[in-house]
Amino acid sequence: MVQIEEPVYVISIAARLVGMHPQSLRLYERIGLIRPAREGNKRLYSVQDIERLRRIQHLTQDMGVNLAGVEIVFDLLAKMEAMRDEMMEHIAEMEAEMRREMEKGNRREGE
Amino acid sequence: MVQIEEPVYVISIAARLVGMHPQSLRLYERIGLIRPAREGNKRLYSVQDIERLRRIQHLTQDMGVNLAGVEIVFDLLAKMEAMRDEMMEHIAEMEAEMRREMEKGNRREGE
DNA sequence: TTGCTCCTCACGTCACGTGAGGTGGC
DNA sequence: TTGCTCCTCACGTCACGTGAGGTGGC
Repeated sequence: MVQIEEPVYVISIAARLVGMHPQSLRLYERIGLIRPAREGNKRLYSVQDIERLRRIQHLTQDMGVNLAGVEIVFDLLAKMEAMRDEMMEHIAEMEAEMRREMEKGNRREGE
Repeated sequence: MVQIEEPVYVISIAARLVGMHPQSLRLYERIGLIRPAREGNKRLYSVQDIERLRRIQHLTQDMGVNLAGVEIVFDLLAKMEAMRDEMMEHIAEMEAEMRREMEKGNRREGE
């Protein structure tokens, strides 16, 4: 079996990738905005972590949102996604039921 | 016809109702967070405006969100509501179609 | 006149970014 | 040793709340 390893980045590389100060990354972790993996005591940032950092950066630097706001915005976006998934599931169920109903009709027509 | 008038409040009353400084209310208007009606040059706050002020207050004072964050959060909440409405409408349509399909089946059964 | 409204300006505080300084393990 | 990591502390800047000061119309 071939293992494809996702890349991980230590703090200096992660910070350079997103154009942030390493101390900012530590600050974001301290207040719970991001939770990089650890190898011993060293932080390891995944590709998803980098993506999350970029979204933090967009909200703070481009939109002027503070860190408390970023947290709330992330929560709301997660809720929206959950809502969308739930709705989609509901719709898929209804469509399945509809198909069964129509097939029932078709069978009767064939009798 | 009886006209029921919604109450409106001048800035000092509105500020006292929500426990804010009148200058804060003017600041929120300046950056576009709230848009009270005007009578001449005077601001008139509706019940909905008061409610919006309370939501601003909750986000800023209790949650620590800054004003840029409040704006984004309001946008997201509006989007969520729109999404919910759209989905509900979609589901209602599907349910109507389902009822038609089932009635068709029932009519055939009766033949 | 009193008490409100409007406005602008200025100051204090706090959040947050970031640099310094000192530590420890590849 | 060099260059990274970790941490804490401190400082500068900016957002925002709020007070002062001066205006105008019921």
